[in-house]
Amino acid sequence: MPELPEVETVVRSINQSLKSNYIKTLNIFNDKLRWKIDPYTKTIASKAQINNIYRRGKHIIFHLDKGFLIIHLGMTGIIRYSETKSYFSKEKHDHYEIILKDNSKLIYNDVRKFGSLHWTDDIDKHFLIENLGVEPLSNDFNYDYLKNIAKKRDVAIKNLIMNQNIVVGVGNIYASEALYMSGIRPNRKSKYVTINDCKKLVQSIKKVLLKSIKSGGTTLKDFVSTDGKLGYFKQKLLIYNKDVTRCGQKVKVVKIGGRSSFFCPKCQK
DNA sequence: CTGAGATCCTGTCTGC
DNA sequence: TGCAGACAGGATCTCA
Repeated sequence: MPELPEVETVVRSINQSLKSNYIKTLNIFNDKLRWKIDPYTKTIASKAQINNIYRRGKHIIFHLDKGFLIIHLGMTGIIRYSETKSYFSKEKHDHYEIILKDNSKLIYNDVRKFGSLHWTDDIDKHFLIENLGVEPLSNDFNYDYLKNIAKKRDVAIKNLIMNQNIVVGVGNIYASEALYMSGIRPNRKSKYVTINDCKKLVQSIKKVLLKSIKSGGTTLKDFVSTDGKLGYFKQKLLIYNKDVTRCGQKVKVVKIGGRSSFFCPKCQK
């Protein structure tokens, strides 16, 4: 479900309320997520203070006074947050909850259980974090960087920009959108993407991510913000899950790397 | 090392 | 209405 804008939306909303707060307890209802939750996570997280909550790629990171919690939402992870402990009743697929000292409460719900929860004292060395690529909204992500990697690889450009070890945060929706905005077919081999196209692509990725963040992310099916609000970037999607493009073309769908990829046969070469 | 395909899990939708 | 099969905002693992 969640790509960078959705994760950013979640982080911004919970950081406001949870920064400097103390965790009273972490209750794990079901530890069988993408990786089994280490029981030590509960021990160490309980009574910890939250310094800050930030995002790295698609990971939500709680910087505690002792180490870090790393939350990944997988495909269907949803965080609900309530100021009053009793506000939410337990629902199907709730897997853990964090109760704060002020009795506010954060619940993690995940139908498909592709998400994860980890604790580490060294965030930079954690296996989920250490090999991540550059942040797409930083200056490290530029056409030079992209071109240098693209020319050496023998993969579709869409797979390249979805590779989290190259650039983080871009998933199936925003990859399709950015390639459409750049006039590049998703299945073009990355080594045949020109410098000029790399420039356009980098700009498009930054643009689409920023615009989506402003709209609170994209809700197709599962994504809701922590307060239950839907993201409304869906209305602004140009190609993903569309039948017809702005120029009146019938949208083509192909599978690339097992994922549905949408493109305009006329505008994208 | 690279790249392709299977895999984890549950729910929903489509077509027969 | 039932049921099989395909598919879903991800990413790791296995194998060639």
